[in-house]
Amino acid sequence: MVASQPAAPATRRDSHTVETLLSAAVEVFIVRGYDGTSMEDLAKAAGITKSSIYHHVAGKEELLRLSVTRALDGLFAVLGEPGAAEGRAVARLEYVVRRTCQELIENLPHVTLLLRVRGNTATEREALERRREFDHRVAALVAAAIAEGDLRAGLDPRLTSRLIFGLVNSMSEWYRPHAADHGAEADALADAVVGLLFDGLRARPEA
Amino acid sequence: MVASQPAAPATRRDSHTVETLLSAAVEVFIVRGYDGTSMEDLAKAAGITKSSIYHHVAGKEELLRLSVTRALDGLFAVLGEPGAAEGRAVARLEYVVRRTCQELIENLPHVTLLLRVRGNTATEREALERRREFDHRVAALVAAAIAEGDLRAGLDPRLTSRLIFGLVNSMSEWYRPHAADHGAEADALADAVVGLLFDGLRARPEA
DNA sequence: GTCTATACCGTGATAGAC
DNA sequence: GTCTATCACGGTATAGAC
Repeated sequence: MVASQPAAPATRRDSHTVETLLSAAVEVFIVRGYDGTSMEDLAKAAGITKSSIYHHVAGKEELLRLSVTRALDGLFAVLGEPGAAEGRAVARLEYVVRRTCQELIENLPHVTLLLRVRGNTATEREALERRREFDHRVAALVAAAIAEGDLRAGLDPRLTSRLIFGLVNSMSEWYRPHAADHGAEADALADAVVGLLFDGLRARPEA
Repeated sequence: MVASQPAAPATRRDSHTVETLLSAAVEVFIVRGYDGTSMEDLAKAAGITKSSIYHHVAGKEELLRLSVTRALDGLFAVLGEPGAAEGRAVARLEYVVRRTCQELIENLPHVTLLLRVRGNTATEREALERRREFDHRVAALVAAAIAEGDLRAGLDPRLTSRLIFGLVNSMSEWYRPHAADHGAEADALADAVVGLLFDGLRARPEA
């Protein structure tokens, strides 16, 4: 801890520039596809030359890795929140679904990219592995909620968690943020998703 | 109609070979991604050389076009079936959802490819346009079913049709055919999807 | 209908000046 | 930290023999 370094912390590359580069890259990846994006495309989007990119990151795949890691960290953080850990399983499941919707919207570019990953590189395979882990955690929640008698007895937990997140994740394919407060928008969408999943489309005679 | 041609009908290129090439290509597209697939990859998968492929099709994009057209034709055929055209709107909607699930499974490779298309070429944009048209037809069905009092009054038809097909289409991301009769498997999955969408996850006190 | 050979271009990545 | 210049490679596509 003795004074020895010049001025800037040299341990990490300039995080500001990496951040700028990353958000530009993610936008391009989403529009042109990861494979369809060239370093030239990324350079244009970031306003620097191809070569300069290599000063900040190791290459194209590192940008992908940074993005999907961010998305996954956000999703797993939801599982760690109190609402996902306490109470009846059905309430925890509803909480996770709602918060996942909000997280998808809040973090749309990174999550969109994550959901398009198919497993052709080491980075992509690790991302798929973490997605599977998330899915298993939710399947366990579904199983618990069935055991507690709050969800229909006939449901298959694994299939159900897949369908739940199939629906939730599909929002990334068409949702585009509208106004200043996309917090309120996110809440409304999450309500619609939770309502559809838990109560279904059909009008009920009672109620 | 006077005898003049040698032996083979020269008006269409050999459809058998095109068919073989197409199904090989679609498998590769799904694994490696369309952009990530080279003509070399396609040649290896089809067991011929790169150059020979150009004897059968104009290039990579024509193979994509053939595939997504097939998928879309299958989906639109469902809308033309009697079950989608007669009776209460809620029954027609349920019919379309069920048959679409079956169609997705029956025609899995082509539908999978269709669902991954993002609109970067003319072919892809035309496919997206036809998907939107399909979605609008279903949204109209949802609206009619609400008007007839069979679906919950609070639903937004456009959002609802998007969520319905988000769930249905997500099956292409994990479903892999198992046994000989994937007809029965398809029916069981379609039942699960229809049950979840129309009646929801929650156990009901009555019934 | 398939092949070999090749044209031509864009790719990811590096070297080294400033 | 950014640039210009360049590399080796793999991409789509074509020419022309068999």
